[in-house]
Amino acid sequence: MSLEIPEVVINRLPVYARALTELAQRGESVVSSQALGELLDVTPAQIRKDLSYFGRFGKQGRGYNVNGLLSTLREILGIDRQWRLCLVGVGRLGQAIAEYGGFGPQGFEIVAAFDANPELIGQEIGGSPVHPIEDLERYLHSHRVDIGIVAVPAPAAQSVVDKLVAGGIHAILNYAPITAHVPRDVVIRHIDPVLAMQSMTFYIKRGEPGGK
Amino acid sequence: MSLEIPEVVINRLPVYARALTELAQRGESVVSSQALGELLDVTPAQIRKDLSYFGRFGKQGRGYNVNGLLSTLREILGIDRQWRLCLVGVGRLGQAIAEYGGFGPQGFEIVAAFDANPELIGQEIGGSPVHPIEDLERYLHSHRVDIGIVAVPAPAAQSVVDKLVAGGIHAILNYAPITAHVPRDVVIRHIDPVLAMQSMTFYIKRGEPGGK
DNA sequence: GCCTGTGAAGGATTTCACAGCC
DNA sequence: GGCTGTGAAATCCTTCACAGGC
Repeated sequence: MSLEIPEVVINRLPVYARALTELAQRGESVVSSQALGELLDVTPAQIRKDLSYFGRFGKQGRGYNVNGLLSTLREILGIDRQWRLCLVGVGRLGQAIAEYGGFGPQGFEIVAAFDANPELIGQEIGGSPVHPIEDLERYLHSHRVDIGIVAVPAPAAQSVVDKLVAGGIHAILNYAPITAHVPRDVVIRHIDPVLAMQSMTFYIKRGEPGGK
Repeated sequence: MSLEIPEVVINRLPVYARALTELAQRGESVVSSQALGELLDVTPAQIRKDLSYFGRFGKQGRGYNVNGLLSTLREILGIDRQWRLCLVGVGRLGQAIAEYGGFGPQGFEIVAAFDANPELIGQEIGGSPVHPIEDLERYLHSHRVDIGIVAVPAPAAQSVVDKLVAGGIHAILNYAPITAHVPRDVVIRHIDPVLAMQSMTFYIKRGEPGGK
């Protein structure tokens, strides 16, 4: 009944969880797929179908219990626990990531940072010490780290990804502007504002010469 | 023949363009869909099909001319020109965005910044002056701005989006952790590393209790 | 009466496979 | 022989529509 849940579905669950968190804070105790859908610009049927991959969480005639569904989703996603991250690359981008306050409250803690620049070694960045990149693989073998963040320049990125994989990491958040290759048992997500903008320009370009 | 190109296709084109830029720099002059596909972890058929929405750019038996295809894609996407951005929110995140060096070389220039904090008004951030948020809509009506970047805290984000839309903006890059609502003729893209991590944890969680 | 859960239908996207050309 | 462009097939994903429970 459950084997092979589409990845698109998994990607939507955190969005549902975020909205439920908001509703819970507002003190709402019940929400229908209709109401949640309006909040998120998603059809009610899609929400119900997505949830149905995991079980039956609603009550006919009422909707879903906000807190109940929220903790179920948190458990399904695994965001009900603490996750340990390491950050590779402590240049401008890496520093911004280390100092970004949004990870901690969601259970994502940066426990170590790495860089190739000798001048940065030993410094504290966002509360964690910067180690030389040469120590990365050894560190990963002797400490628990769940997710790697790649924030190095493009030319170095694939080799950093390879080191993370060699160190046993199975999840990578990549900020470098490359398509990195990973084995099939490693998940990778790319954060790239430039690509996002480059796809938007296609749509706004119309405005100019002829079209709509 | 061309009306209604799937959005997934549009989202892949910038990735192709990035790879072609890389190939061009390496001095490659021709590339097959096979070779490009290996570089990008995409099937050759998908690349050919995607490109076929726009025309016939390849040569049988040879492949695609790297520079030719690159400039075609740049033109299709509209990334062959300069785009003017405004940044709303100049807190830590906003400052990191303003100082991020990756936009300029790709033709995206931040021309103005806005914030609600009076202490920041008048300062220069990443080379552009910070204006009071109250001036946003007026500014948009009197200056050309193509894309708005939202980097304010979640509770303020929807109202900023509304102001951008009211000011005539048709493309928004949103860094705030909310699902923002926009009219159908406005494109919006979300950058949210937390959501990206929260979908990865689903897959690595398996490792722990029982399954693979 | 309202709303879920879900088969079945419909639509969208990807992949196949091959004719045609270099 | 190698590779594109593309209909057709296959797969994947979304939406419909309704039985069933509250």
